Parts: sequence; C-alpha cells; structure tokens
Amino acid sequence: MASLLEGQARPIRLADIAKAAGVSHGTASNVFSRPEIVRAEVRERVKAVAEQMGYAGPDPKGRLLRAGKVNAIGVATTEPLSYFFDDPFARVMMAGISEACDATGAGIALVSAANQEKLAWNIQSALVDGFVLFCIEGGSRLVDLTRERKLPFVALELGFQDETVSAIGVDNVAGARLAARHLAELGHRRFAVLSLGFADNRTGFATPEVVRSAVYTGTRDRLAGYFEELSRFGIDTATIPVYETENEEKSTRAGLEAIFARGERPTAILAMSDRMALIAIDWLRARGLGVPGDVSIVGFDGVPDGALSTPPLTTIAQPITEIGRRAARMILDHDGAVRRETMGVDFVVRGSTGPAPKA
Amino acid sequence: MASLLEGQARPIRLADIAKAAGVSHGTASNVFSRPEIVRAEVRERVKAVAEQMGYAGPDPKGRLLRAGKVNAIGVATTEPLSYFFDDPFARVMMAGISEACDATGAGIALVSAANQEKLAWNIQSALVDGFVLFCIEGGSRLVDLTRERKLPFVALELGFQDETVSAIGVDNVAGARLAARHLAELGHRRFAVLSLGFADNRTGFATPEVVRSAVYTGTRDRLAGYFEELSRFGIDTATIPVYETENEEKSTRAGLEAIFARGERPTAILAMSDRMALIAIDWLRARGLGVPGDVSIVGFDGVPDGALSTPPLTTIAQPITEIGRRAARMILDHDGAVRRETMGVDFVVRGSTGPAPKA
DNA sequence: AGCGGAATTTGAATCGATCCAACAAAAATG
DNA sequence: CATTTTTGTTGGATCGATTCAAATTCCGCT
Repeated sequence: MASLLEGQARPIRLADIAKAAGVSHGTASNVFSRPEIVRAEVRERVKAVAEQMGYAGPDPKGRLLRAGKVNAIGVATTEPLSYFFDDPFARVMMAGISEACDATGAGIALVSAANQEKLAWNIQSALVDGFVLFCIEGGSRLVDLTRERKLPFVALELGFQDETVSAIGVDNVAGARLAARHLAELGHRRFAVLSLGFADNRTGFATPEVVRSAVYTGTRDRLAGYFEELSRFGIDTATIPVYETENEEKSTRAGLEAIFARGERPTAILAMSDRMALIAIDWLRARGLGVPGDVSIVGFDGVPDGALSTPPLTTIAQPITEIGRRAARMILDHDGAVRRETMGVDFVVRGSTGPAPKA
Repeated sequence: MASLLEGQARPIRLADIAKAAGVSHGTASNVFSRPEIVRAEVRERVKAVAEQMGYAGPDPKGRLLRAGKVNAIGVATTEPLSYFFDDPFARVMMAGISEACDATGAGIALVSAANQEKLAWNIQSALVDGFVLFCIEGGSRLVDLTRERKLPFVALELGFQDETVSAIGVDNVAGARLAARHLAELGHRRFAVLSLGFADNRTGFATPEVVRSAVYTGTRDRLAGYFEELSRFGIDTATIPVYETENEEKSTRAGLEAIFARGERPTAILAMSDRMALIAIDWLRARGLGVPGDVSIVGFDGVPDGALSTPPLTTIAQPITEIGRRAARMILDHDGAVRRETMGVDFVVRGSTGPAPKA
C-alpha cells in the first residue's frame, strides 16, 4: 500500500532520515547544523542515509519559523517589479542596497505588484526582516501598509512629514536653490518647472492650492527652493508654469507640449528629476531647439545616464548609492530607533546649461 | 514580574489574541484568512482585540510552513548582488522575469554572495519555490548547489551539456555564423575574437586545447560558429587570436592590448558579448582607431546600450526579455518536466561594421 | 417542546525544523 | 576502583500559523 503512494513523492523530512538512521531528530538536526558536535561515525551514517533517501537538506521553511530571522530585506514600491531594473535612479539605489546586503550576506526580496490588492497582500506576506520603501507615487499608502507589518522600515526619497517613520532623504530645498541660482546667474529670466507629483495620480499644471496641500513634501520643498532663490533675483515666480508629471515619458512630453504651447516660452527648465530632464533634452532637440543654446535644463538626482547624454546634463546630484547603503544598513542593524537622515547634494555642472539667449 | 518582562516586547501571536478575545485559535485564524465564514460580531470583536493589542497580522513565517509555497522565485548568480542592476544583459533579463512574476503576483528573491561559502548557504536557505540561474562564471558550481535543493530550476545563458537540467539558451552557432559572415562579406580577412570564458577563472589567449575541453559549451559553440563560417570564406582560423576575458572592463582592455600588440592587426573584432564590444569601441577610439573605419566590431546579446553607443553596435540580438519571461514561467508553472529550449537570434546591423579598409 | 439542517466554533493535528535540559556513556582524574 | 569531567544523544517543547473533522449553537417549523 505504502508503495502505491510512493509516487506522491511527499518530500523527505529530517524526521524521516532520523528514523531511518536510527537516531533522534535532535541528532539528525545536529548533523546538518552543527556537524562538529556529533560523533564522526554517526554523522557519516546519517549523511549516507540522507543522501541515499534523496534528502534535500533542512528545509528553510522549517528552520525559519524557529530562527525568526529571514536574513533578507524587502525593497518595495508601488511600481511594477521591472521598475527596479529599468529606472536609472532605482538602479543606482539598488546598487547601494546590494552593497550593504552583500557585506552582511543578506538577501534582497523585491516586493511590488500590478494592483493595489496584490500589493497589500505581497507586503503582508513578504518574508523579510524589514523594508526599504521607494516612496514614489502611492508612497503614503505604501507606508501605511508596511507599518502594519510592525517590522523595521525606512522610507526613501520623498520626505514624509510623519516624523514617526524612519526616512532618508536629501536637502531638497538646498538642492533646488542651487539649481535655480545657477540658471538665474546665467541670465535666465523665463522659467518652467517639470515637477514630480504633489500628490498621487496628479498630472498637469499645478495650482498654488495643489502645492499648498502637497502630500509629497519633497516635491513641495524642491519647488520652494526654486522659487525662493528665483525671487531673490527679482523673478516673479507666480508666472512660472509648474507641470506635474508622473516622471515618465508620456506625461513629461505632454508637459513640455503644454509649457511650450504657452505664450512666453521659457529659456530655462528646472526639472525635478534627471529622467524628466533627459526626456526634455530629447524633446527639445527633436523640435530643433538647441540645448543649451535656446533652452537650458537642470535636472535633479544625478543618475549616471545624465553624464552620457548629449549634451551631458547639469544636475543636482544626490548621493544615491550612499542613501541605498544607509537604508539597507538601517534595516540590517536595526536598533528600534526612528532615524531621519538628510543627506547633502552635489551640484554638477555639465553641458545642458548655458547663458540665456539674447532676447 | 510579568510586567518587568513586558519591555521585551515578545511579538503578539495569533494565539494571544485568540485567548484575549475568548475564541479558539481556529476562529482567530479564520478572522484573518477567511473572514466571511466567521460571524460578524465575533469577527469584529477579534479584530478589535487584535488592533488594540497591536497584532501585526498573521506572521508569514508561520503561515509559510503550513502553506508550503513561498510564492517567490529566486534568481541566483555567482556575481555580487549589484550585478542584477549594473549589467545591461542581466537587467533586460530581469525585466522579462519581472513581467512574468508581476503577472502572477509572485515575488523575486535575489540570491548571491560575495564568497563561495556564503553563496552555498544562501542557496540552501533561500525562501523560494524555485530558481532561475544566471550561469556565467562559476555556473556549474551554481547548478550543483541548486540541484541539492531539489526545487525546480532553470539554467540561463551558457548551455550545459548536462541534459538533465532545464535550460533556456540561444542558438549560439547560428548567431555566431551570422556575425562572421557579415564581416567576411564586408571583405574583412584579419579577425580577432573577444571571447567569454571556456572554463572558470580563465583569461588570456585561448589555446585549441582550452577550447576543446570547454566547460561552457555556449562559448565553445559561438567560437565554432565564427570559425565554421570564416573557413567557408577561405580564412585560416588557426591564426585568429581568441582572447578570453571575464566580460568586464579590465580583462577586456587587457585583451585588446594583447591583440593589438601582435604583428598583424585585425580589421574586424568578433565579440561574444555586447559589453566587450562596447568596451572595445571605447578602447579603439581612445587610440585613434576609427570604428568602423579602421576596425569593425560585432557584438553578441543585443542589449539596449548597444543602440546608444557611438557608433551604434552591430550585434547578434538574443530575445533576452522573452528568455527571462519563459524562465520565470517555467518555475512558476513547473510541472516536473525537464525542458530545454533554444531560442533564435536576430542579426541587427548598426553602425559599428563597415567595409574592410583597403590595405 | 422537539427536530432537522445550516451556520459557527472548537481543538487537536500538522507543517519542518531547532533548542535545550536531562541523561548516558566514555574518558580522565584522584 | 570510585569520582569527576567530558562528550554525545535523546526527546519534549517551541516557533506561528492553518486545516478539518467533530461538536456546538442557532433558527425556523411543526
């Protein structure tokens, strides 16, 4: 009868080989996890039996429950999984996270989902010791979902006002001011802003109310930085078009269309991400507008691609890799404390900015 | 006394809230996993207690043991974790894998390690339902390690002779022939090959013996393809230098140095990866050699970067994304069968190849 | 009040290991 | 030879959930 069922191939458990080898399960366990404490003869016998029965070694599923620690950190976003491999910013960040994980031998679990329900489920059921959250679109929801798990987590990028969550970000105001000052000093007076979202699922020109009620304070801070600095040069910021995109191809191009369809064309574009800046360069050149001849552009982020474009992108560089490293380490050697770190930015002048064209 | 220990914050278990709510753990469990079958009143009470006690929801660690399925696939390589985000080939592949995983809601666990022992441990303890293996350097060891787990797995890229393991690869011979023919037809007669490894940890000019005893049959096949086709044009393949690199910056440049230090300089380079091809373009131009004016180059892989280089790279394009998708699906809907798939390649002519220079 | 059947709830069994106190056997010591 | 030590082994408890057959409760109806 048993032989009839053998085809079912119920996987062999440690207990099975213990019985077959005539030792207790305790000893069998030791053979695999602490071989040095079991007598050589017994050890070999058990190993032989295991081998012969086709035992796959202690199942991590069982071990995990006992051990408690997964030894992996989850990296979550509301974007599809491919975001981690496509998006330049994410990639550099992941490189930093990878480094920290490699150093301690921890693994990385990528968590995401096509839709919201699945995302919730995937976060709830992720086998990880903590999370690093990419808080782009839908970031607040992501934070709420993650908080439920009661595991350590760090929010990345766009700051949350919520001081109770650990976060690592950059000094958005300072960075934005640097960008704006640079352009103003080059003589530019007509600006446009390619903005990240102030709240989820927004796109189009941002009104002052939208800005005021921003969910993403990072976006708000960058804009504030731009405006503060431009004001110092006597520029009326109220007339500057601010177009919210979803930080991808389509909405960014739409934004450029909208901006350049207006009467006064800008001679300088402040983009809140390198991605948008790069798309803008492409868009402008395709329309025969010279960069920086006709229009200057400053990005934000400092992704490697920015150095390779034609012209290479002037940008506000975040220490992306370092942020990733720190975020991972925060989870890896978590001590229960809430930490909020603000990193400095670097201003990188490359070829996408030049003197304002003579009217 | 108990109050003294409360600071220890032993996490709350389902059993705790069951007790507190005065229901059995069975019911408590149902409240979370199948809420519809428990009476509304009870359900709310239990939920309230859970909320109030700060219960994080059913712990996936516990659930996992019972459920058996992790709902995640492991992607493993012998390279450091950052390989997944740095290497263009890996990135495109991961995009394909991501797609398949997104479609079914599965997660991705990245498995790797700085050193061999840790790699073994990480493979043994990865919480996954199966593996996709990037079989670059150290691929055979990776396969051996993985086989131990007795979980489904697929080997990617370099083929293994071992017919007992599932694998997806491309028709290396056909691809290589395409590349060689193209160059031969353009009139090239002096060739050099930038080769992937024939076995682990090799670098330098490859002797016929090395080729004959190749561990990586993919590398061998590509070379065979090149040589077969060139022979048809009456070219003496015995004089063609074949330099094994580690498919990265340093050894590739060393290879180029070595190749161009020889008497007869090649007018055409057959690179077994786009990565090497791209490095070669850079190296040649830095030395004032025109591509394709003085030297033509054909890559292999078809990574997106190849389209962006100056000049854009002529290459043999693998259906990388599709390979990734299929690999992931093979694991996701594994049926116990061993599958070996060979995909076709596309020949993409771009700007890095041109007529052989007039002697 | 009594009955049948549906709706809920219970609690033991299970998933696959590790840990550890207690015990046994062997080796070292006096 | 008796007594410690040392070295190995045992088996029960535990990690945190889910499952399912059996028990119970509920409800409408005669």
